[in-house]
Amino acid sequence: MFDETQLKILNSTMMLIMEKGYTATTTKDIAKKAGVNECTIFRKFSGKKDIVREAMTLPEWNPDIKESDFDYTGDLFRDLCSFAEIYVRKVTPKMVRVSLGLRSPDLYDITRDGIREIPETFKNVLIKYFTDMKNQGKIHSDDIESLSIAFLAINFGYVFFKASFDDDLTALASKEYIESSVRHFINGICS
Amino acid sequence: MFDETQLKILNSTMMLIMEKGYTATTTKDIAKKAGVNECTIFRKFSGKKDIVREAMTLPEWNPDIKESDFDYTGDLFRDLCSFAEIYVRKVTPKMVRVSLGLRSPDLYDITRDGIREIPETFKNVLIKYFTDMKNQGKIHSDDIESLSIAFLAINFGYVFFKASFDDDLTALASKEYIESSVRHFINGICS
DNA sequence: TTATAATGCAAGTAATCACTTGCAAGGGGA
DNA sequence: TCCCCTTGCAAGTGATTACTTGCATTATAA
Repeated sequence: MFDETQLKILNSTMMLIMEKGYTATTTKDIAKKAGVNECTIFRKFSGKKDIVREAMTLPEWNPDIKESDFDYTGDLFRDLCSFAEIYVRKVTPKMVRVSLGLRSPDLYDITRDGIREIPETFKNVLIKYFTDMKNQGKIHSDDIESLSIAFLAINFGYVFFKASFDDDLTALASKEYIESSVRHFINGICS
Repeated sequence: MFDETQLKILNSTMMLIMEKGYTATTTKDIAKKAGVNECTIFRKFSGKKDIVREAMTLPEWNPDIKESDFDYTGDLFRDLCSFAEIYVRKVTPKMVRVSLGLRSPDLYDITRDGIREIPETFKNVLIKYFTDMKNQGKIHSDDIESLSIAFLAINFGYVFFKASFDDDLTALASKEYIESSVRHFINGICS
């Protein structure tokens, strides 16, 4: 699919976008980081936007979450921990930083759908799961939508905070956070 | 403090940053939006970065959250709903979009502290509150830190999703979301 | 050995960037 | 009337942008 030179350009581009955003990333920066001449970039790709378009097809720059990645047993604690672990394993602080760096007006028509797809997929998984659990009588809630968004937010927020502030806002490790937040999510804070 | 011309420049700058980010916002854009000549910008401010520095002191571009804004009664549901309402009233999608637009490498030394201050303050409020409630025996949790980060994430995530995807990810109104998420947060999903 | 493809290198493009300068127009206060 | 202050306007600065071109160099494969 891509030769070695192309891969160096693709990865360098995304690393720079992760660090300083698409607009602030210049083709000269990319060439330097990739260790190639600047004109090589334009021999390999049709333009700066094209590099991003191609890079987003690579698994290392695309969380590529599918509903089928999430299966469950019916044990609430076990399932939600598993969901959260899969989520934070795919949606890493690196991925969040990249997706923030891709928020450029002249790029958004390319990236918007791919960015929204990730929370959307996870939300759909949660909606189906909570609906199933409710039908089984394992949870009692009249608002599956709020429940799903809240659980999504619990996990996304954690990753976002790590991506933005490293350990400055919280030093909690993901394993501890997931177990604790899932336990509270299931049992509430009173019991 | 600022004359009318300066305010037009400040507000136009932040609106553009909200829409397309700091790097992609040019002084020509700012001048056009503010309805002033481009050179007037540099007569009023010492540079592009200076506009942002000054704008961040304006209340309409700074959530300006203080711990003293949050007081409580001891009623868990009432207090947490109140906290969340204050949070989403101050941290609007507009504010989130601005703070994302300010993530530019050559600007981050100016903006970083101000951006982190907001979740930090809210977290500190929650830490103190949950600690107090635990001492009063109203909640039973061995992990106040996780609890606070999770509640912060529940509210931040909701606003972030609205800022990023409008109503496409969820059409839930903030009032409904807050009441539902707080109720689940307190009681868990089983009861 | 020879042909071919990939790449480096140097120099270039026109456009745009943040920012500056000199001068004229206008309005408000004395 | 006179003066000062603000602003617009037009033209400009040098730097940087994405992107191009022509030619030399290298490695590989026939």
